[in-house]
Amino acid sequence: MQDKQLPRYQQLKELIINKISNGDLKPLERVPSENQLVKMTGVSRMTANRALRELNNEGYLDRKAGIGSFVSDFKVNSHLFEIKSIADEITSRGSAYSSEILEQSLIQPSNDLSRKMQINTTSQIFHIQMVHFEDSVPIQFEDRYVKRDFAPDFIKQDFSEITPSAYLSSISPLNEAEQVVSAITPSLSISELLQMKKDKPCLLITRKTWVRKVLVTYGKFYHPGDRYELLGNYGPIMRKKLSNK
Amino acid sequence: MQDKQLPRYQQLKELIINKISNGDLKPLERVPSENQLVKMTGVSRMTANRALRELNNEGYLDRKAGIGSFVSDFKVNSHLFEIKSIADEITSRGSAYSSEILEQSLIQPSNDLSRKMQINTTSQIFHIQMVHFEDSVPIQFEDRYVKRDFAPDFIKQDFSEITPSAYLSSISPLNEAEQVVSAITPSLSISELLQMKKDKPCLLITRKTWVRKVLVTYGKFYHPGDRYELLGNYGPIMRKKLSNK
DNA sequence: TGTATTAGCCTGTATATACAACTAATGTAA
DNA sequence: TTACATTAGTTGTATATACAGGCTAATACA
Repeated sequence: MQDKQLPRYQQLKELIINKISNGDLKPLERVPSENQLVKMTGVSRMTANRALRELNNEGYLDRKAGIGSFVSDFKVNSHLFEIKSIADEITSRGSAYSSEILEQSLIQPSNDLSRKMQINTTSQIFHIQMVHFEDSVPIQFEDRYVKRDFAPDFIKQDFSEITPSAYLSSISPLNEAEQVVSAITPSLSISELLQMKKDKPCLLITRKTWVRKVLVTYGKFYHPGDRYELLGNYGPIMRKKLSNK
Repeated sequence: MQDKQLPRYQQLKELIINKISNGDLKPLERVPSENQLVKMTGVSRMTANRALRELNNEGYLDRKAGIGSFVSDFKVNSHLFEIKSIADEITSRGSAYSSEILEQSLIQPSNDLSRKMQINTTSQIFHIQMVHFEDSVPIQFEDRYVKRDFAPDFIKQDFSEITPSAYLSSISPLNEAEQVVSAITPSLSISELLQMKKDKPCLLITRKTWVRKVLVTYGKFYHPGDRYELLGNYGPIMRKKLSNK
């Protein structure tokens, strides 16, 4: 396909990413050291260093001098900083989190949905609908679609224990996302689910998430306007270091 | 403060980032080449290479073999969250932009406002209210306060020619911002200004902007929910090709 | 004049080498 | 046993060197 061969550090990176993707390397598991890679593949140490260093910067690995390199625990590290689990958000405010699952099924996408998810209509899609509560007050209605290919075990999960966001992050770091935020008047059913008064506005977040340039999930998240605000900090220097305990 | 000195490639990175932040280096402007950095600072070329390469990966620079390294054009990217002028946004959609100024004055801040803007009540503040139109349809009501110290000539500007955002950006690059997005039911007066039907929701963006760690402007931006959406992209910086022309 | 070549600069990659700092395990002496 | 030192393996940084490939402008040539 591509007549130009990739640089060696890039080949090394993909080798390791593939092993993570297909499960050969699991979270927290050890990755070959720089010197081991030198012996295994014949590259120089600096080339192996560049591969592992960049994988570290991209969130795939955690490295520690004197210890080694390990596959990141994506559950904790979801390096997509802005989008954290609604459950974490609630508990970090000191409130009690709970949820109610309305639907969890495997479907064939409609024409419209298959177009939105950039697939053909023969592919299968998981669909989940649930409400998230903060101190027993509904704070978000989640209406999400997930590609079956990306998360084959999605249907088996107990999403009262782990939110869909957190589960998906545990499979692979979600490294790209698009959000559209709008203010709408909710439908009657959604208004009731969120226990909102009539004609009160809703903050709607429509989000698509990609892993390695492939769209994996598409969801709509409805929040009562008077109970939820979206906070964002912007600026060049948002690069934060995750403390490695 | 920190007795541990940073590695040299990191010092180089911060040197360049600082020059970008304070305006010494402007978007699309040329950055010293690797060999120039070698001569200037005495580091080896590989160290200079690492600094520039990482700044490229982080989106600060655009590099091209055979050409050079250039400061990224943040203008294009920053429409992510509309730090840029609403006028540009409208015209870039091919629509006609116009505006109507409702107020433009110099005031003494109230207690509440002085607290929000982190100043004392003796400081003076500019206040502007205006409506922005897309093809003669109101798309944003802007209610903004600006520190007099930062933009002493703010009151003299003709904001039908240049938007407040664009004017402030022209004084100094705004390098940090905080946004709170919410869905509200607008007051009657705002609803009328935006020519909205009764009980229709409003997307409210409350934004604070800092220049070099000092807050300079605080504003509320009201959008009709059915005429405006806020788009955001997260994750790896989408790299634009430099036109090879 | 017009065209082709060349020289020079740029980034991109790759290697070999060196030293520093950190950590865990082991050995050694009190 | 305890405390300390040693050692080996790891990552982190820094340098010197080399060659490839992209691009531009000066130069040589027809």
